[in-house]
Amino acid sequence: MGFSIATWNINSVRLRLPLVRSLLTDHAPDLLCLQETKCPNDAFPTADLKKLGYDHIAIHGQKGYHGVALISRLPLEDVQRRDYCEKGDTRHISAILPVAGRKIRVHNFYVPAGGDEPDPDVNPKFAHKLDFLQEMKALHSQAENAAGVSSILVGDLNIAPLETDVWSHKQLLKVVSHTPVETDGLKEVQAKGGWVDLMRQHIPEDEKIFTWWSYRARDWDASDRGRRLDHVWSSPDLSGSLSDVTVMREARGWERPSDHVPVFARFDF
DNA sequence: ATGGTGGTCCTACCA
Repeated sequence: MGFSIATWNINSVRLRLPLVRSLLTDHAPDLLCLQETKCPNDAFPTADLKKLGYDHIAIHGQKGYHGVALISRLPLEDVQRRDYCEKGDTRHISAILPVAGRKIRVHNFYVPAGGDEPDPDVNPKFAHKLDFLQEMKALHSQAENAAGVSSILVGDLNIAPLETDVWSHKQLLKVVSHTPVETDGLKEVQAKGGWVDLMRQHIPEDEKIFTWWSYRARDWDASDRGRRLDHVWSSPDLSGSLSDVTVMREARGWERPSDHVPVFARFDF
């Protein structure tokens, strides 16, 4: 029995509904986790996605900004939407999926980008990002193990933690997403929660991985100044069943693309 | 060194 999951910052689900459709049709993950849907709940294209066989949809959206969604072929149980930092932002949703006789809670996150200035004293957006990370440290991958529930955490975490997660470690050390306070913070979230970085379990640390390329580059592909901002983590009990991780780089070259590409992970039980 | 592009939704804000 297998299970496949995809995570994708879509940067407007309504504008890019055709891309979401073709991803689901051509690659058919069991679960697609979207971030930055930028869509109020009453305007989410639920009916369109159900037509493709994704009967179980849980959304947490707001007008204009943020927004996360779970689009699933498998039932979604005990859906939770947590208000990190109590700002009313729609940045988290989770649910339990019955997978091959197991139970897996999937958390889908959109971590604040943090603005331009990496100083929490002068930039409230950066302070918010650090506060958000602090709150994430309380999330344990084995929190529901006693109830027989494993965990997966995916999403746009807006941090590239390793030197090989950016095109130039030295040039990005003072750039938000790769500053030491952020990369250390994310590693601490990972360590305290007992999370396994599945992308790095599958792809060696000396190999560069990017999931995001700025819209502002003249030629994103040629300059290749990317960052790994999107992540797939799991509780330790699932990591041995990981069979594949794929970063869909070609999606950045699609017409009217998101600046992030989908990341797929597959488990075989 | 600076500004480059793209999204939402009406004008500026966010990434």
